Amino acid sequence: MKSKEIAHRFDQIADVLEFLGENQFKVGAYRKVARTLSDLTEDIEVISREGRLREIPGVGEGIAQHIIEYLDTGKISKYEEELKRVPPELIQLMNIPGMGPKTLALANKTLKVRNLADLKRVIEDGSLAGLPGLGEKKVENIRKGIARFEAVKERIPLGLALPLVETIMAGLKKGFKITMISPAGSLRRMRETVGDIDILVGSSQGKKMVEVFTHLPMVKEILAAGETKGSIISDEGFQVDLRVVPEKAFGAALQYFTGSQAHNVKLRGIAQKTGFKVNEYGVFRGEKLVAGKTEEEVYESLGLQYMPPEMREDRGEIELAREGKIPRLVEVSDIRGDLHVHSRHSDGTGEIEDIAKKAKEKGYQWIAICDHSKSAKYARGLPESEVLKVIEEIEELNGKLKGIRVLAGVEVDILTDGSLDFPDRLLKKLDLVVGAIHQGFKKDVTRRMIRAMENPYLKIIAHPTGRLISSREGYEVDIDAVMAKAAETGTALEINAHYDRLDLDDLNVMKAKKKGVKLAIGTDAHSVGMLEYMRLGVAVARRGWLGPEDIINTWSAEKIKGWKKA
DNA sequence: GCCGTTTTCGGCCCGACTGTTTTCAGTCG
Ligand SMILES: Nc1nc2c(ncn2[C@H]2C[C@H](O)[C@@H](COP(=O)(O)OP(=O)(O)OP(=O)(O)O)O2)c(=O)[nH]1
Ligand SMILES: [Mg+2]
Ligand SMILES: [Mg+2]
Ligand SMILES: [Zn+2]
Repeated sequence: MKSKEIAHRFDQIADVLEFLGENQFKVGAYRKVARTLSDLTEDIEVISREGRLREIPGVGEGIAQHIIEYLDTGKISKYEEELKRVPPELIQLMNIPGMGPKTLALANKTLKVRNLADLKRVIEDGSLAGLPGLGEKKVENIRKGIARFEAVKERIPLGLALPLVETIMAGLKKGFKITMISPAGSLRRMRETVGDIDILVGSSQGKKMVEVFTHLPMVKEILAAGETKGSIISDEGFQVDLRVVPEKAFGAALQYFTGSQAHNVKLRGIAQKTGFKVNEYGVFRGEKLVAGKTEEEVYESLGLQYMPPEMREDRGEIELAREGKIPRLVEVSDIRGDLHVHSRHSDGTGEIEDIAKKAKEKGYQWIAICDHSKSAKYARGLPESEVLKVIEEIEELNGKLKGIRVLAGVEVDILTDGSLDFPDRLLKKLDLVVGAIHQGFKKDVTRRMIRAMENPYLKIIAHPTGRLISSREGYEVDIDAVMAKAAETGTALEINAHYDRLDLDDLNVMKAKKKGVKLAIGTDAHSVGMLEYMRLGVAVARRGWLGPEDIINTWSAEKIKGWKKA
């Protein structure tokens, strides 16, 4: 994870250079390489050792040297002086909406603004408004920006943003007749969290559309309201951006507004080199419009294969599209069952029968009930005798229910010594054994997981990193070693689909696939309604470029019961 | 600072909104 550290360092350098008025493209070069490094699925130290740093896009002579130096000493000497001279309290003021590098540099130079308190002072005493290029309104805008900056709003988990966007789109449709509308941005790309909610509308009535938008009941603050776009802050504190373009440009605009930014920049760069211009209104050759109605058209006009939004992160997808090698990604309709569901027998709320009926309704062929094991006291884990009763209940249900097969499983605790919470003689009676760490997050996690995977009955490791998006870093675990053992033993690693877990995440999924590890999506549902999180798990899989063959949820019930047997 | 199916030098995505501007800079998406 050294690459994340280096990425952070380069981002800091970019900020400082920008503040100091350095060349924009140099600043951009540092930002670009920072993003690439944080998306890396290979160990940067290995890449460096093997002399392959320059193969990373955006890494040239200078940056390669910086990386080598950082890996060696933890410093980048060339910028030590600048980083000291421009302290973080000053740089962080650029995160205030409306406050960019130019304004900050000016305030710093002429008014000696060095931190937030200084900035507030020059706002109050009127001196900021007196600066060239500034005025009452701009300063008022910055004042509001500070309020939002201090509210430190977190990014919204995707699972919560998806229902929100539906509500907002319904509100827009109620206020105005709309035929073309779509979520866009990181939400459409199904990133695990979203910074704001982006919505695109195709309409010739941009101004009116924006009007309707900025007058929705949820609007707390209007950030901008123009002819083609509007931006608001909702009563719950999140930002919503609306973009409106003519219907005939909907495809080009959807491509633009879906991003990612890095994907767009790369796409437009390629277009430019081949004599085209791409913007949100279309693909142009000179003055001539050559594409724009659909996204497919946009990509194809540039000689690129269409790709799903989940892939558009500039992680090599454009190169694949050029070669026509975009893979067929797994889809919700490929999923035959859910591999991790709790019932009321442990800490869930649903009856197994109701869960099974819902699973059938969702078009599944089977569903695995995996309640907690005896040591998981906080989660009402079951003693052995109770597990036997659940197995019987499931047998009976399977005799009764048509069109759905319930698998008797367990989510067995991996104990602090790496042994499992149930003996093999019980595990062998079950259709599916999922192992998970619920205690001792810093205690020898890697070795415990490895020992657990050596048990032939254990088929899946649940939430392998243990991170919680809202609140927790995760286990102290060498995930590469876990993946290696998973590949060796044929154990699957879970994509836990709960919106606050999504664990493994997209990059780890990508890495796991490269190492030959199978993935297993489990919703970890604790109620019937939570079975719907499957959509999020599939999204993570798609963002990890997985096909149906990489996911064991596409297997038959018989195969799920039978693999990795002793 | 990086990079090369037009270049080893001269480019680097492209546009909307706002405010202070008299023609555009700054910020953001
Ligand atoms: N061409 C181009 N498109 C951009 C740029 N910045 C943003 N976009 C497009 C792509 C983004 O996905 C889309 C929405 O912008 P956002 O700032 O909301 O980013 P995004 O939704 O991707 O991530 P987020 O989760 O909101 O931080 O607008 C840019 O600098 N150039
Ligand atoms: Mg966004
Ligand atoms: Mg946005
Ligand atoms: Zn669970």
